[in-house]
Amino acid sequence: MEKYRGDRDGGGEVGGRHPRMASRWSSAGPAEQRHRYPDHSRGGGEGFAGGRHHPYRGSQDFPPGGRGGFRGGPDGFGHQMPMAGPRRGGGFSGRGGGSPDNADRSKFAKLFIGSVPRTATEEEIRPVFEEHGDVIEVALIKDKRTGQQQDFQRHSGSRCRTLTYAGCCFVKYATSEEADRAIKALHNQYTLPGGSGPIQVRYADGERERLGAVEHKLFVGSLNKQATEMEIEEIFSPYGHVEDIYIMRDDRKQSRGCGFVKFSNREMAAAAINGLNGTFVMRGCNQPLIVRFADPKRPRPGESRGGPAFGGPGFGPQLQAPIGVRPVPTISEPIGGPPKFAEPMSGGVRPNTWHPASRESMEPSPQASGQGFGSNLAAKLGDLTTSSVSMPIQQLGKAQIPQTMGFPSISQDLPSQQLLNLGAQLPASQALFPQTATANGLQIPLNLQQPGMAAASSQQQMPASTISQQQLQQPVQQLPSQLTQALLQQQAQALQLSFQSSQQAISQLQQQLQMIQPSGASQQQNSQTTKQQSPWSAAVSQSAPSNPVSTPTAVTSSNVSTTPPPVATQSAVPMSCDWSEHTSPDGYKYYYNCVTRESRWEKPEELTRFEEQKKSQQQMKLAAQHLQPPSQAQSQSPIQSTQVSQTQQTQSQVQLRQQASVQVLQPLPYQASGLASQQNNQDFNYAQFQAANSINDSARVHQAMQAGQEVMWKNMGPGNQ
DNA sequence: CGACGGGACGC
DNA sequence: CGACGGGACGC
Repeated sequence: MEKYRGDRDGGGEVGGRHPRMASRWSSAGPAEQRHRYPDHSRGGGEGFAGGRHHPYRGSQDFPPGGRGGFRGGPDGFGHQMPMAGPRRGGGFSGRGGGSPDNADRSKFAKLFIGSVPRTATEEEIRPVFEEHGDVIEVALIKDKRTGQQQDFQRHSGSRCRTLTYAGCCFVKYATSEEADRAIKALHNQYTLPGGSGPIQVRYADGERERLGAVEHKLFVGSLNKQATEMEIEEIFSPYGHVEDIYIMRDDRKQSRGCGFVKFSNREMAAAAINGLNGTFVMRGCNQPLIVRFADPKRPRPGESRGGPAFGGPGFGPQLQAPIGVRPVPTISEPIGGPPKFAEPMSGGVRPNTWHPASRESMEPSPQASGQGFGSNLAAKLGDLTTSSVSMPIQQLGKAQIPQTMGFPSISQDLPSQQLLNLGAQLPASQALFPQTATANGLQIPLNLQQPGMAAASSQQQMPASTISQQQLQQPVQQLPSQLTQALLQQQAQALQLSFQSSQQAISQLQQQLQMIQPSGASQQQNSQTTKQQSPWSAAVSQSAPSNPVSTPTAVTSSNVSTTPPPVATQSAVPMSCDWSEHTSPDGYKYYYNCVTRESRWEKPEELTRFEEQKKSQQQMKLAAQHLQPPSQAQSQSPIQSTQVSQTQQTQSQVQLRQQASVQVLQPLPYQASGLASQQNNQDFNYAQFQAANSINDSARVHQAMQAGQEVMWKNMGPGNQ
């Protein structure tokens, strides 16, 4: 939180780029048939990998494992883990490039440097790049033709055009954030001694793809085997721009129930883990999604340079055991791949090839953290709802987007028929959020409020309605930029009203606020709060009321006091856990904290508790499902929910809250569809909504959100390249 | 405008 | 409980 070196290179970047919208659904063909998304948006997101205000890290943080003949990357997973065990090979030291590779497969980011005079030495080059981050390695390459070290060779060409032939080299940074900084600071801006012009600094071939795979890709398990790419995207896109979805299928094209989701940056991916892992139950499933950072792809023979994060012939047991060695699990079969890949080998000791490395950054860049426009709402609701209601819930998360801010240029980039109603509410201009949000903001928030109010009056669980009312008035008097902020606050409040740990969602909304605000104009409580603590850590499993991070929009104590006692019990159950379980290349479990990026071998107590709680919730949920049959809910009459309402008092608290949540939230997607004229009978509206809404509205809203995100990224990207 | 060194798993 | 396709940064 303290030292952000980046001299404010951050928010400002006005990339005059045109938001090239994706409209990935516009291309013909059912989603099922497309295993690949047409929109790859190359160069769109990948360069923006995460925060740019990355605290400098001394070389002492250098991930272990990269020395002395280690092959396994310290961090093949894109995680950096605590140094577990003595450093070996001592050899990381000075001599710059010293570290014997293995880094090729990590999240280290390799840059290509062009216009390097052939006379340049590492001593000249390295310091330049160390100004911008941890330089893991500098590699001067040989002249291809002569095979000579690129040195003073004048290369007796017929015409000796100076002696400074343009050469090149590679510089490897510990993280892509640093690499991004270097690009920004040096590309075409620095001339090495003897150089005839400024150097070119860009990612080495294949690095972007490689890093993307390492950093932004999630493994998703417990998918409904019927699920389509589109369904999956709908679940994940509230957390950020989904670049790619891949469902793993058998040879008969049947889903294996797992797959991969690629975001355009790590923060989004982390947010999705936070919001979905262990909590979101897909329609038709009785088990929550598993969401983790993907293990690096299994290498294919011959792949080496730009290849996957680890693998290849490189993960033999070579490292000493980490400190917390635990007994070798009785693993006898390869895990997830060919023998060479997984076998633990030496029987008594944990394979050391790979091990957690030290955390790389205590704190993700707060700035880069606000991308989850949709908030975690979907996840939250999904957690408390049976599959029968998960659909509207998901839509809710998405429905927030257009309410939050009017996204520019949606109408021009999205299929017109998909914009129907939504489009009508959105300005077609190219203006950016703060401005456009104003126009919408004046209307939307009022609508937003009503459902909550109605629910509050009719349900016993809406004690904080008054506060909501008050604050909803404010925006009207505020400046445009503040208005946007206020809208977000309202959303946060709506969430708080209806939901136990809407904390997470609230903090995300706050992040959005911060991001939207011009850096100078952030005098609001929100930005301050957010600065003090990592937004992501705000999402850490905490019991709701006492967390200071959420206070700006949190209900007041008086409101809390009116909260029915049963709720308190519920709010003690965190909706997410920052820790998640992973498998090392050796096949051993380890645990990774997506907030602190810390990793451990031992299962954190926090996660254990979380899982236990989840488990019990799950049981309650299942019990509740008997009363509220899954599927077909969309076409059923409102009676269903009425029934539940009648019986809920005798049911578990989960169910109780579940019902309440649904009631509050139902109207939202409805309104997002532009049909918000009849909101008296919520149940009725809900039925209507469900009958008429179906997937189209969902997709519509969805795309609006994506469009907005797209714009956001364009505007905040590091602008490299 | 230049594009990959060094060392090297182990059935 | 399921672990990786397809196409290819941007000067």
